[in-house]
Amino acid sequence: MNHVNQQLDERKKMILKAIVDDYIDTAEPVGSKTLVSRHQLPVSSATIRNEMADLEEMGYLEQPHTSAGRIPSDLGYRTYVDSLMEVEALPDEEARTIRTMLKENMSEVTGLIRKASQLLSEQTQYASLALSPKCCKNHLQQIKMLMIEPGRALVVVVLSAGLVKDRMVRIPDLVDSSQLAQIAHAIEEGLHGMPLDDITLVAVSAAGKHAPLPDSLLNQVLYEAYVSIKQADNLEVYMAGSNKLLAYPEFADISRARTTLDVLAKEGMVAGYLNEGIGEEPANSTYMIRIGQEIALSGLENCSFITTTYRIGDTVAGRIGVIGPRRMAYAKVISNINFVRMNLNDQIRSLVSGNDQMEGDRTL
Amino acid sequence: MNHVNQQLDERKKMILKAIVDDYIDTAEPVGSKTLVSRHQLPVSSATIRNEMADLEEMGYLEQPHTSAGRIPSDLGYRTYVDSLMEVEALPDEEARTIRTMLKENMSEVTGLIRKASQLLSEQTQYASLALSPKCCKNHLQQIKMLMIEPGRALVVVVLSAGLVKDRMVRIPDLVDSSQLAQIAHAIEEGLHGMPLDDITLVAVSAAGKHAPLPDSLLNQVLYEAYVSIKQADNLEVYMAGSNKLLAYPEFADISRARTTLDVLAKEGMVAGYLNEGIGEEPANSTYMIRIGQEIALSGLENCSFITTTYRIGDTVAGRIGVIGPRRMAYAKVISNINFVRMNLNDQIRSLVSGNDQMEGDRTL
DNA sequence: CTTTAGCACTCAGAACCTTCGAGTGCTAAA
DNA sequence: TTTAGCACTCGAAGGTTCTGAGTGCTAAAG
Repeated sequence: MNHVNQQLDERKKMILKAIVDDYIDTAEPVGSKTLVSRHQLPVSSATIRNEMADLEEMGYLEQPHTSAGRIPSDLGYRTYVDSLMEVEALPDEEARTIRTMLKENMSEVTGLIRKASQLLSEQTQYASLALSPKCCKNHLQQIKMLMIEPGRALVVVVLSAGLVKDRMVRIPDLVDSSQLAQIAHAIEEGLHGMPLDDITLVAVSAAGKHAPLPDSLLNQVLYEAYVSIKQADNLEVYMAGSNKLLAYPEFADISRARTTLDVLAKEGMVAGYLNEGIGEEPANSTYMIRIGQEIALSGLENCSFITTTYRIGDTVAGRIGVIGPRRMAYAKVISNINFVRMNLNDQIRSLVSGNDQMEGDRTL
Repeated sequence: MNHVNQQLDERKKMILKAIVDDYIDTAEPVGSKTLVSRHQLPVSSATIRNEMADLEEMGYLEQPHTSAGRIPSDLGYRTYVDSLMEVEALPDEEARTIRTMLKENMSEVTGLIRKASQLLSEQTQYASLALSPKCCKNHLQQIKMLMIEPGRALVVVVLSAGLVKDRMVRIPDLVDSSQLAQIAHAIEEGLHGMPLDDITLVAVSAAGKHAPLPDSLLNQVLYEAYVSIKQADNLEVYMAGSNKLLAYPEFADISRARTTLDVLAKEGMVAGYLNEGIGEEPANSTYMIRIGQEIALSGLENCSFITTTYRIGDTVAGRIGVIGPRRMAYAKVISNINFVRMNLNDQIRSLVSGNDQMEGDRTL
């Protein structure tokens, strides 16, 4: 316990790696004998036993009960992930699937992200999730209001990163379509380039004040415009494949499965949690990995997250990643996430600011 | 077995009802003694036993094993649902919740439906689902194309029922915003009022042909317009609360739970299944109830659906309903669904064609 | 000092048995 | 036709035993 921070010598590392690899594979506590035979280690099982006892004392391993093999602790996984595992390049097969699937769905950023998330879940067979793009430094770029029929209008808000959100609103029946356009234009004039966080109802009102309408009507329209602008920046979550988790033996116990799925169903909580970390660990690495207890969400103690960020333009816009059991195939997931991330960023780039890729295979 | 279609006398009906009620409540096979004591039946357990044996022979009950109580068969549930159960009005408390929750979210039809579905799941504690509005007799009412930035446009399609869908598309960089508006206008002129199913790429091209643009550019825009129109009619599914099913003892066995959730996760399948029945049973009743084997989707054998339709204008537009274990609290669910349906229809009506409800509590 | 063979010990899980009791069907009396 | 009574059934719960993969420790070998 008190030796926790001791360095691991090479052999201990090797053994720890073998244990984690094995456990990830089999989901069964691994014992000294099986370990030796399965990994052709150049020492006897007795030696392994001694080393295992050391590793346990140092906090890297745990024993479900006295006469069972060892399983990795959070610290064990952490060490494995930080310095032991071997991340290989994604097999061509899978790379191709991802690339083609992401190319198909080209029209819109959120659709792309949703698709990427689904892909991730299918490729890894864990649950996946993604946060909708939200750059806190988003500026308002355009706002249009389109009359659909008397009394209803569509408000289209375009943000600096090229994100487009829209929303149906009710407006007074008396407002006609050119008035509506004028109001939208006035707001756009007044607020263009303003950071979303700074936009208040007062600001919107001020910008739209001079439109040729009685105040009572005008105010309703302005209010709806304001709400639409604010909602354009809402955080959304896309989750996929959480049912896949039921396939893993760690969730064979229904009540455990249930608590996990129940937490995941509260998308807001997960979103909030992931969103907190969005600024963190900039240089370290592209991934954020949270293992077991490291996840500060009660109910996910025996899960792990691996997430990464995607970019729109040159700012981090959101997160996308995978949730699985603690005993996750970390290396495999990372190579998947990595590849998806790259492709996603490429696609977003070519979508948002891009003038490439207009080849004519859209013939019908 | 061969007496299946025999009539049930009053007493048998009473007993069957008691059994189903009890089983819905307790999830345990019900025996003659418990039944008598719990429901104060005016006969002895021996009589009940005889009747139960009859009911079993007639196919209304099943026996998990010889020395256990009886549970309802699909036919038993069916009879219960068709003529035995007592549907009570929704408790005020719940009615109020539903009413207020549905009022909150007023801006848009699909949002409303999604909300209604979530509500249904929360109120009943089963899974819920809804199909997006899709009237096969939808006509095209408007199409607008809004330039977002060079090379990107938002296509807004308005259908006859007041449904609005939009989609980001890529367009050639050279097209400018007034050209775009002209094209949209031309398409709208040409296709206004045309049933969606009849709209082909050729028709769109013909309508937009005379816009002042080189053909190669024009064709791309027209193609995107066409796709947008077609996608406006896509069937979508909103599902909520499927994790709630894990709470019921019928899903205590993980592998059963998994197959069920896996089927539900394939939203397309469920959607397709529900969509088939959308024209059926018009006069019978407002609900469609499918029990166990009646559901022609393998994997949902021990589930039941209860769905109803909602309307936009005066045509049936989609379905909304609940999925739970076969042993579902049918009466309770029905009163919930019924109430949600009414409120949903009201809200939709006031949203789509309405000029009411513009009270000023949007002050802030 | 490190490694390893050997050995006694541990303990969860499977397999088997017993008990218990809620349930049945049948028979005979009311 | 109903009901009391009774013998019978059989799953679930609880207890026992057995098994074997796993351990830690000791002492010999390198």
